[in-house]
Amino acid sequence: MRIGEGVEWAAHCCTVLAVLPTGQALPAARLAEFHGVPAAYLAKTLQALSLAGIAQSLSGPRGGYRLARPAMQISLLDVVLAVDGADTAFRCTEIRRRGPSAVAAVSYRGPCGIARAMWKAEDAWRRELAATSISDLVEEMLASVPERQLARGATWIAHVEIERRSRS
Amino acid sequence: MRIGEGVEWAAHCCTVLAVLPTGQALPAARLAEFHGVPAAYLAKTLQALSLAGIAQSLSGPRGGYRLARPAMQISLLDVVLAVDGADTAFRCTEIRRRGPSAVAAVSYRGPCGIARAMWKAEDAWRRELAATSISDLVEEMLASVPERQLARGATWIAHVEIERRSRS
DNA sequence: GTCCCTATACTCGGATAGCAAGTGTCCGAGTATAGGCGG
DNA sequence: CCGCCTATACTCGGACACTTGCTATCCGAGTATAGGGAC
Repeated sequence: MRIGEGVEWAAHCCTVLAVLPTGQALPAARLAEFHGVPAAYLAKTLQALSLAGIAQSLSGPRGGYRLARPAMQISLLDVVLAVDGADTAFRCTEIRRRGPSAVAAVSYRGPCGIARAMWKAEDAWRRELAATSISDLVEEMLASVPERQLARGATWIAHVEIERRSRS
Repeated sequence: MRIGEGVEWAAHCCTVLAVLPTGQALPAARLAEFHGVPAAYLAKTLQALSLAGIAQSLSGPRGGYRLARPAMQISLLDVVLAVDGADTAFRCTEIRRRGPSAVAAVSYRGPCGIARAMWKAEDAWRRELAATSISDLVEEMLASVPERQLARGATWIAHVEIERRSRS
């Protein structure tokens, strides 16, 4: 089992978007540059956030991405489901219905015990993710990230905005 | 995110092995036939169970697989980790250390908040799986599976053993 | 009749192809902006 | 001086290759068994 890199990228992007000055948007290319990841592929991930209604995309100059709602109302689960897909990790293929002991399909009521146990565990996983919001992550980041890095990040973001304005 | 089919197969195989008469072993080919899955590939999965010490493999005629310890002492988590690997689903690539705001590596203490949140959720998932044993699954199966199917399965397994004995 | 030896056939185990999904990239459609023009 | 129009350049969005890991398969090594032969 493996969670794609896109989830990690999306989560980090959300924390960055959460600390942007109100109304400001950040283009996908800048987000990619900020995190040191391929811009072309990150675009795909951000697109998923946009489709899920987590982020908002603005076209044209001064456009980019910004959060669609307050960071406190965006859970980590929302991000994971948006990027990684909402399907369950475990997929029951109903192998109990195959082989020599199989009986008429109508006899099987509800999912088998193994599937239920696996899905129950996934529910616990989702509950835990749902309990963490982007604002929680931001708070944690502000408290634990080296001060020097916070300053660098803030400076860089401000610089991006300054360049965008000066170009006009 | 996706859990391989091998996990489902392995779990079902464990429940079958758990209800075998004491001392009896079932070859991989028969387990595959019983579940209607490719024998050659199931062998790979059973090998993983063997390596993890969950199942015991016996070579030669009358050989096959059997559980290495009582079903009550085998958790669903044991099976999942054995087949799917023990790595965490989420892998932190430390993208916070990349890009323009990165600082000296020594400044980063412990994993970032996002990784911690993801791993915390995985812990909840594992705890849930660890709370379910193979014997629980067997019990559930005996209670919920159509009686006709239980009878068919038992007959089939008995028939396999009879054929093996008669061949000598 | 009992013990030992050998040949057998059945088992697992690891090395080897095929395929699907995730990863990475590109170019075209759409839009807010900025400057120029007319009133 | 103000408002409108047009050209521009920047943005996102979806369509297109590539690589990794899962799926599927095969053949060889090892072993308990069963039968035959010797004692």
